Amino acid sequence: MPRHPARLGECPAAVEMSEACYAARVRLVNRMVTRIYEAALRPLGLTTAQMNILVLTSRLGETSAAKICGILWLDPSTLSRNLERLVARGLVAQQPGAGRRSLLLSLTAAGTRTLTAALPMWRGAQQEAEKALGRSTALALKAVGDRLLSQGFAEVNADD
Amino acid sequence: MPRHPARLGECPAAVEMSEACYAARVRLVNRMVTRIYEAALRPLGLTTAQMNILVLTSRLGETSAAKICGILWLDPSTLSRNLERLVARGLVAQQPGAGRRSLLLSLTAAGTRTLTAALPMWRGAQQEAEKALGRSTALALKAVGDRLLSQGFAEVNADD
DNA sequence: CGCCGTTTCTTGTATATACAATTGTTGTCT
DNA sequence: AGACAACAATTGTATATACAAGAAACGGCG
Repeated sequence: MPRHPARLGECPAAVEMSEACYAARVRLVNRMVTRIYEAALRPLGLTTAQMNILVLTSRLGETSAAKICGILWLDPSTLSRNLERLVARGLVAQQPGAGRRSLLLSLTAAGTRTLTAALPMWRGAQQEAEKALGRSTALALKAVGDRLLSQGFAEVNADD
Repeated sequence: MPRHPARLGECPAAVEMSEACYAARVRLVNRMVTRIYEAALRPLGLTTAQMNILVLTSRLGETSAAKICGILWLDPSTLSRNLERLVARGLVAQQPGAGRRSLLLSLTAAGTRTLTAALPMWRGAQQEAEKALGRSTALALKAVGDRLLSQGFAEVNADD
């Protein structure tokens, strides 16, 4: 698509879209990168999305679903279902918090063990992804992600 | 996550992962960007994935599912189901090709009309995404995507 | 005290995605 | 021609994702 001459009679909208669309590109990169991590983590029966949730749960200590959603830009309904699986496997504990309105989430010992076991696989995937992206673009990508993550963090911690 | 001090007793794997993981970041950016386009296209009943397929179908002229998969790094089963919807809506035509092994795909007149109608919405989303990403990171992202797209193109056209 | 808006989470529904396995087609080799 | 490898597409199953709508609980405020 990048810089391909238009065929005769081709839809002009398609030409413009194909040459510039950010969505197409992010989604493409996402599929490519996600596949690397999924393949690396498969032996553990862990998916990339699940790993990310475990990691954040560890980083935040006792936390709530809403905070994780705020930081990861995840819809609450999505997280709800992902947590369901992690709780069922005993990797995350869900305890009724102060008020029963929000449940407190925390990484269990088994969750910690799983993350620790995942580390070498993750490192391999990380290297492979960096190679596929090229180091400089990988860093650019990391920078965008970091900015959005910080933004989520700030919003979530606004009222503590 | 970026550069947050480790809590006491926190899982060290989580600290390392949270500070560097490309997958977490690409996926986050993907969710953020995709939402912008989905919201913009919703009035047309078109999703981002569907738009991308229509665009590529137009660019390629008569083509096959395998080629689209090769270029977009899409699993054939995924494309199969997405095409199902587009064919049902009459936006893409599926004709038996030379041999019946591969079906020929092409954009219908209705497909062209839909893409044309989508153009202004797409432009709005494009602008919004660029603003959210920042111009320089948006360009970096575009560069990664373009490289992967070209790679897919080369593979698909290797044997013509 | 009781009503109401807000927040938090869950359910219903639909799409996107991929892996594994299957079906059908083509081409080749003997 | 018949067997078989290679390829194309579909189907079965599972997860990820989001929007819309609902349920539950909290926090005021009159």
